Amino acid sequence: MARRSDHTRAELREMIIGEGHRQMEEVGFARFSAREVAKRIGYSIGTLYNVFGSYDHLILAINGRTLDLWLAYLERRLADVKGDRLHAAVDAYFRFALDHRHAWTALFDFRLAEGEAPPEDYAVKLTAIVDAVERELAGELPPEHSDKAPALTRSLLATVHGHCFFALNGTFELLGEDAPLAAALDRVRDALDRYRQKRE
Amino acid sequence: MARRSDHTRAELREMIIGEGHRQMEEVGFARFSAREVAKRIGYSIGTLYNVFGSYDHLILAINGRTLDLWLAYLERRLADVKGDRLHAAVDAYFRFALDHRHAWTALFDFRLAEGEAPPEDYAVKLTAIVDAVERELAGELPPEHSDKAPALTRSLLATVHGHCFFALNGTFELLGEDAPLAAALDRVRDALDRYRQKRE
DNA sequence: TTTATTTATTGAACACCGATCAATTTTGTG
DNA sequence: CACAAAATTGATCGGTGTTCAATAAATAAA
Repeated sequence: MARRSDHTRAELREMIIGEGHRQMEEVGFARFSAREVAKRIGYSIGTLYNVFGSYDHLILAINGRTLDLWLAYLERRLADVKGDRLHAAVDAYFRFALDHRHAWTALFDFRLAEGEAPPEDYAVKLTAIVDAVERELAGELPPEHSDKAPALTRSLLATVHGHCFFALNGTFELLGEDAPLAAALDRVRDALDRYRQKRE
Repeated sequence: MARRSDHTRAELREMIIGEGHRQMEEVGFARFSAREVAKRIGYSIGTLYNVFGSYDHLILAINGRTLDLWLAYLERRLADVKGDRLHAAVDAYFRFALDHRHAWTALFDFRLAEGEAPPEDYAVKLTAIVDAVERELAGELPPEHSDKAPALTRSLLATVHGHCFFALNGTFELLGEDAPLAAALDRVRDALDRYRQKRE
């Protein structure tokens, strides 16, 4: 039986999120089980509820961890890119999703109760990712159009997301699309052309 | 107790799908229950399994119904549009999703077991929607580029999907995007510009 | 140290879920 | 009517999220 001196509250939280995230990566959102997480870290199911309050908050914490990893991955990939930065950014989006498909998919499988807003820290993590992409995009935009960066970032994130989602869920395979990343990158370039000198 | 002469097998299937779809619209994928469907149509849970074989096949049948309704809606909306057909198409995509958010979301919440392909008739329904969009898009493409229509259709469906998904799941609200439809339409136009005479 | 109080942890109990399948009922047939 | 075939049932199983009185452990007070 776990004694409370074995772990501080913060350590326990970390254990649960860590094992929860591992579980999520392994079995995916549909087969995820809070009981199983409790069993694996040697605590009872009741303790998980004491720490997180509800199943939904546990999932949010695990998804938050995924966002942390995603941001770290994006920044790492963008830090040491030599050539085409836009390609690198889209490629990083796709590659993270492919390498962590269950955890990545869980970000969008989970939905809050109608009308409820995500916790503050979750929103912060998501905004951090969007900001990283916006910085990247701003570099591709002529100075006179830099005010378009925020809206364009949101729109292009949605664009890339759509392609990535269809690539992972089988829709593209069903429709015979075999180069989703290239297609997404084309759409990003098309959008940027709107604000750049025309193709010659 | 329901007697089999009361309904043919096909009628029973129809009852289950109809009530199942109604349930899906009301409570969404996460709270959907096959038992509840059985109860509401006055049959036992066992009968549902005899008819559909598994929970997954029931969901596929219900999602197939959603695809039917979606296609019908798209065609109806495109049939009597006077002005901007592109706007009408994107608007129809968004509006159906908004008007049937639970059923529409369920299309993407459900995932087949790893490596399994969707049933033939489900693939056919999906292809029918894609084809309808492709016909629309082909009309916007210069004849010399009509060979690009299939790939461009897949890519723009993903693009619009991404925007619609973020609009429904709260991501856009979180990021301060208040005109997702307009953004999606911009991206569609940007992509078409690649194959048209440049803006003046 | 011993006692009292606060905090952490437990796990049985509850109400559900998808899934199974032997038993039953209903239907069709000879 | 009797019999075979088909349809329907629902108790049963193993699992889920959730609750919360009871217990154990840690801390504070005496």
